[in-house]
Amino acid sequence: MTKARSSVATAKKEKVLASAETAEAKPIKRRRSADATRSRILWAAYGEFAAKGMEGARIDAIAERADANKRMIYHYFGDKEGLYLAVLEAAYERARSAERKLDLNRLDPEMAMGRLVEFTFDSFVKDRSFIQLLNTENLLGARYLRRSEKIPALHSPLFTMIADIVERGAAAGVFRNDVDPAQLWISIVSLSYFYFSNVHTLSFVIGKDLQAQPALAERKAHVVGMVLDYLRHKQG
Amino acid sequence: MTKARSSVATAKKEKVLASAETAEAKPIKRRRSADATRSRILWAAYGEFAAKGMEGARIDAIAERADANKRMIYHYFGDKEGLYLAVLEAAYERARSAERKLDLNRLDPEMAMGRLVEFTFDSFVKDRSFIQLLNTENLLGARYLRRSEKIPALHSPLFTMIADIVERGAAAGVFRNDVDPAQLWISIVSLSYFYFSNVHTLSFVIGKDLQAQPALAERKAHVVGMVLDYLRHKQG
DNA sequence: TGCCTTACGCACTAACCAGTTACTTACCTA
DNA sequence: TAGGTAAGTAACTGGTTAGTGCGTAAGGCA
Repeated sequence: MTKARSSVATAKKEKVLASAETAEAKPIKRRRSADATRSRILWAAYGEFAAKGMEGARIDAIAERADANKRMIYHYFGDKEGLYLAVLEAAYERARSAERKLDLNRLDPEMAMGRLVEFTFDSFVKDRSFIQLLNTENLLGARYLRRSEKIPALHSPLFTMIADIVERGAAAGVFRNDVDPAQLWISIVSLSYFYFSNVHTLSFVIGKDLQAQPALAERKAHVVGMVLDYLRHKQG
Repeated sequence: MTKARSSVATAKKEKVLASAETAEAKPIKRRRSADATRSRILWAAYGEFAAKGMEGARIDAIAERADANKRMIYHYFGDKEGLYLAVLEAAYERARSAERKLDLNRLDPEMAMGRLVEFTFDSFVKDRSFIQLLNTENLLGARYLRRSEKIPALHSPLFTMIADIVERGAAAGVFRNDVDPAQLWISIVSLSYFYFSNVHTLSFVIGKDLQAQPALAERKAHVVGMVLDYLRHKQG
């Protein structure tokens, strides 16, 4: 039945001659490229897992998105779980790598904290998939995160930066001196993360498109203001 | 192969005789109770959908949890989507109903806001499933929420309460007067919601069990403090 | 030029699962 | 008490999907 294509493929390769013909099917020939194929699969899977969740994601859909054969997924990643874990690791690595590029040492504490909060907000604007993937992983009780050997139980780079900025600010007398950096880190991420992770239900309940540009700018200003006001508060 | 059981069933029913024997299965008799069965299915589905997500949830698992026959699910809710929608509506209704019971009018603005923030935090402690269900629904782009006729696009009761408290506080001179109630509502929910929706990954990254009692108390105090400090801030 | 490893592809299967068919049994009312 | 209706059950089905068996061809190396 579906032998037409394979018989074409079997009929030797006159690539030099046939290169202009393109036959009926698209892929007469493909260069072999392990890294490229692996990478295409990985990012296709990132999109699929983020959009549909672990159970909702379809291996066939990933293969199609990646323009790769399904068999290759099993070749490179073993099974669905292996692929999911690789995606999770790659996503974490990418997010942390972006955080590491932040250089706030030369800014005064208030400016530095403002930049850090804005960076956090903007990173979610740029890549909404990471949030969806984290939600999926939390639904699974961080099962795969725990299983990972590539994602050590280390703090986010932001964590250290926050502790540093808060300390500098307290020393300079512009920030309060009773701040727990861990709580503050969670709060800074919260204020942006929740807005994006729940955009759809929030937009519906509030009756306004929270993904539109004016709403985004409004939210970002509010978040930065709230964090800075909290820090500037003087004790006693 | 699996014909053994069906041949037993085919072999007529000597129910009258066998009534005392209890055969091999447990439920020889059950009282008929439409509402009770419907309700058992609904809350079993609530747990299953929250724990596994829309795609991950299994109809057979829900039937088993509810101690009901699978056919009953289709009898009462039509199909999986109908069941999911009913669960979503019930969950929203329950959450809002709890919010409505809050009576903060007699408290001064600071006390009232403190209570409201604590209430929000505690409601997530009491029922973690609601958060998981909201995450699932957001992954689906609020598709079912929009489809619902029972959940109108009304604000949460908390929204009105927040606006009221902020206004009272500003009038009394204890709160700043430039607060956007919508942004504040999102922020108050954020600060608690994110902590719980991401407990597993956060606990792993921070290296501490955030579900344990001391961590919960610490977080609650931080959130209340942050909101109140923000509100107490006086304008230039 | 021949050989061997590895990237790649097709077509299949076994399991799973939402939904259904065909039936029995409890309860209410005329 | 007859009989109709709705609650309840068991066994099946058709479509879907993760995972595989087996074969082909590309490219490096001798």
